[in-house]
Amino acid sequence: MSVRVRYAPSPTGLQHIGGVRTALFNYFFARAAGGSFILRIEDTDRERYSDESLDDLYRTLDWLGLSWDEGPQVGGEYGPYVQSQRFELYREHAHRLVEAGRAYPCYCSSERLEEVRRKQKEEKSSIFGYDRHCRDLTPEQRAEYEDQGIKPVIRFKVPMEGETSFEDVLLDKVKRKNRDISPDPVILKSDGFPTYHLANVVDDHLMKISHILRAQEWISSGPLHVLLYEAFGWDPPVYCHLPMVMGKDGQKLSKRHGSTSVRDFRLQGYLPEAIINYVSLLGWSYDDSREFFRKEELEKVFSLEKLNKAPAVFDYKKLDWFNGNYIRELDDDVLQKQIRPYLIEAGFLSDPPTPEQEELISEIIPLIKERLSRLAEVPELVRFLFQDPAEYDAQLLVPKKTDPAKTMEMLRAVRGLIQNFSENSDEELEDEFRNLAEQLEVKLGQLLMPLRVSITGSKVSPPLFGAMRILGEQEVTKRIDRGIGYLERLAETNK
RNA sequence: GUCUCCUUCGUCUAGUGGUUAGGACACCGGGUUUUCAUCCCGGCAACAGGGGUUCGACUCCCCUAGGAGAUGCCA
Repeated sequence: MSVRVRYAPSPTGLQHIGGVRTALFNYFFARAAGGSFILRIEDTDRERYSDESLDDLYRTLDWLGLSWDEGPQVGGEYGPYVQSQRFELYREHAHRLVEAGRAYPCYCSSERLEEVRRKQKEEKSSIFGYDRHCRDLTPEQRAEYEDQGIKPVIRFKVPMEGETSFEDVLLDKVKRKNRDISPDPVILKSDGFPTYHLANVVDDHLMKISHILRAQEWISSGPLHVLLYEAFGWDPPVYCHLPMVMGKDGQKLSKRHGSTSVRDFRLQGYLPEAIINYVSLLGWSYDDSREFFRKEELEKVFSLEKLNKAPAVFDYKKLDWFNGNYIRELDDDVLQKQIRPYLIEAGFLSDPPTPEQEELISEIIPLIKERLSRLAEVPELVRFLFQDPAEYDAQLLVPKKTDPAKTMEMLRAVRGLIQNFSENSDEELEDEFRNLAEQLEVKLGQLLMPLRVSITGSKVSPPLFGAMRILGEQEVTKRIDRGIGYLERLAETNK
């Protein structure tokens, strides 16, 4: 049996990291098995549907480098792959079940349904859900409702006796008494669109899907789906319910935990390599040591056997760590291209950048490459190169274990040392500063700190000599002079 | 409430009856270094609890507890 799996998102919001994990696992499973990966758009909820969501879906898959063998845009033997274009199909299938006595029209208003639920809650009833009010309506009663012009929904008749089970690759057998299954769920809405339950069963069967890899939040509708397959006289596919992705508090991952949409991650400067690598390790592992995987490797090495059952907590810090690693592996010119938009957005570069500006970024790259965990951090790291940090706490200039007077002496000496510094290499500069430090009887770090603060306005910065070279002697001198000025004032007030 | 699933360091995990319970992130210490970062070295830290089964249980079974998910004309 050839492997055919699908990712079937509904375009009702931005692509979520949990959804992407499901997409990835389906994709890798298909590739590793030499099977087909199918994309299907489940746009049956016309209330929540949005074009923007659909665009985001395509953009996300494109960004991650996931391609599908069948689906929208590429077509395939079992299309169309957009459920709204299969409208008639679901209606036919729903009515087939009605004719077979396995489903029935229901005329209950949503108000009544709400009231039923409210009462159940109030009475702490052991039965929850639809009360099967319309299950056994007589033809006369139906005709009456029809005459009132009520558009019915179609509900599936869930057996009241017996039990239904399915085999899960991960969980083994999952059993459920039929009376515990959602009582007669809607399969066709009053607008004629199918609900998820009907649509996914019909489509998975018609599209010859062999395995269903989906999140564990779907476990409880598994038996219902099996019942639907039975009612149609079809064999269900193989199920595999993937562990869920949680937030730090153990609840389903959501916005309040931080970013959850792939778009957010992209905007913050996470690389697709890092997202793919990290997310693949949520609920799956290869062995006891290896943890770096590129997409191409996962396409070979992924297997259902290494899946974990327990839910995984999404760890933003570990993602950062992965991302930093992948950023450092980028070629300089690629990284340059990647950080460009962030610098433009910060207003540091024109759009598009001038050749001079491009030259400038290329000089910046080596200074910041190993200091990044997200690309969006770039502007803050290099702000001092584009904006003169005039305002900073003068106290920062004074290194530990010394005083303003001594610091002033150091900075003045440094000022004398930097004439034509650009002609010297970092090594030569360092030697000179080292000698000076020795003369002044301070450590190199102490000598450099006032210079660093004068130039960057901060005690933390990229390597100084490189930064100074970018700023040029004139600018550097100007900032040193201001530093000296600050120190003079500081020394005054300290007297 | 009911049903279903889950349970190894704070987090991601390795482990399939006999291990000093391994790795990674985070954290803490140390080293390299012009600060930071990178890099290197070291440390802290786990089998939810209770019963069985067994010569022997993290591994198998049962119970309890805890967590999560579902319970929609959303997927």
